[in-house]
Amino acid sequence: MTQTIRVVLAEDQSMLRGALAALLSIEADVEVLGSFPDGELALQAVGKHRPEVLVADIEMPKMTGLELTARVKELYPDTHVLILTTFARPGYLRRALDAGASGYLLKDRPSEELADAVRRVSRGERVVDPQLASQIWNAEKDPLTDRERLILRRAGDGETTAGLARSLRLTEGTVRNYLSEAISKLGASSRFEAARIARSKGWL
Amino acid sequence: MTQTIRVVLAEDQSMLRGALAALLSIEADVEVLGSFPDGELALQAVGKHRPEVLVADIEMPKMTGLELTARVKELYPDTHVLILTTFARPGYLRRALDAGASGYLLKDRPSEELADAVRRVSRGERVVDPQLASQIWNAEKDPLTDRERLILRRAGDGETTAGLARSLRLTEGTVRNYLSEAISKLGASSRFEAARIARSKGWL
DNA sequence: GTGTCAGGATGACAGCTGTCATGCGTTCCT
DNA sequence: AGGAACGCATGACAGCTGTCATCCTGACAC
Repeated sequence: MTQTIRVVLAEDQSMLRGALAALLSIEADVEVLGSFPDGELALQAVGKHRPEVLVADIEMPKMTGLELTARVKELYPDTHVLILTTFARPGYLRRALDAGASGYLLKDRPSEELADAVRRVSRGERVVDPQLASQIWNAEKDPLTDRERLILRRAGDGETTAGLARSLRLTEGTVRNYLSEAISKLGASSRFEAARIARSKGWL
Repeated sequence: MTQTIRVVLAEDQSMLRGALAALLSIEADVEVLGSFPDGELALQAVGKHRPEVLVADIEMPKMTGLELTARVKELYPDTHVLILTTFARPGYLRRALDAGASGYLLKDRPSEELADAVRRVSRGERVVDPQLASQIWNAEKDPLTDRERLILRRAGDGETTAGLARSLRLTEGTVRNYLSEAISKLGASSRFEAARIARSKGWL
């Protein structure tokens, strides 16, 4: 029998946090030491308990899972980090791995995979969704120029053509032209759709 | 000792679905008969098992939790429905209660409350977050007509004016007019902003 | 120095968007 | 029955949106 795997959880949604703790506690070889709603509290807990594994969400208040991962690997490199997130964005995966995460698991994967992923990262293995892992290499890269990106972001937030032209000292035609370029590069059919697409790929 | 409470779960995010099932299964007086990723499958399961309680998310593919609630109360009125959602929107709560839901629990409530809420709705009690319950009374109510709501929802999803006109057998002018009405009622300045506002209040 | 290329900037133009005045049918008071 | 209120439907119109052809500039290769 191998040693018990001690786990700390960081997840901001309370119901999911409790449910994940219950899910992991069922496993005989896993012990949940504590679960926390933000990165700062989780970091303290990791410092105190030095668990084998930290399971962390990305989008959390105070300190994101990505920052948390970096701090944990810096201060307590023996703790393996498993990122558990909704977002299948290659940009997040790349940043998670760069920060030193051992695993990256999506919330729409079956719950049976969680305990297995925890066991594998605890042994020092790397656990990444194969589909996502392949995406990271042939990920499309942002086709937008700086000007296009800036204008698309602000237009997507609801700023008007006239307002943008005024604040950037351009004519309205020019602003519309950048948007037109962005729309065409992204295969969208309106500025709003273009903004949605760009955001979903992490380009804005 | 009271009888076992039999539960069916409807939740589209796989990890949460499995974790909730684990959480409820820990309770000695609760039995999870099955858990399903969309409303249609959950409806079939309710028909087959006639559980005491259905725990349902709102935003799911194929059939939303609100539609599911209405269908369940129509076909199998003995099953009590507990809505479990991220969204503290009075509009959702009102529609859930109108559809016959017995409870409305937020995903950012502690996981300990879930089993308790399940027990209470199984006894026929009504379980609603007190803060949210008070909001429902002084909440603005949806100013949109059925036609306006339908068209705004689909326009917000990116359907074009021409496409909407075709599929609804209206002229483009008429479609634009409904959108114009909706925009004005919601204080927006474009169809997209109007859709965003309406969605945030749970009116779409 | 010359050619090439990408990004920035512009205005004309066709087509789409939101607004408004208007008409029609239903429902509900009085 | 009359009429007020409401929702549904329409088309004309002004203004905004996205597209396109075009020009200018600076960076880079040869």
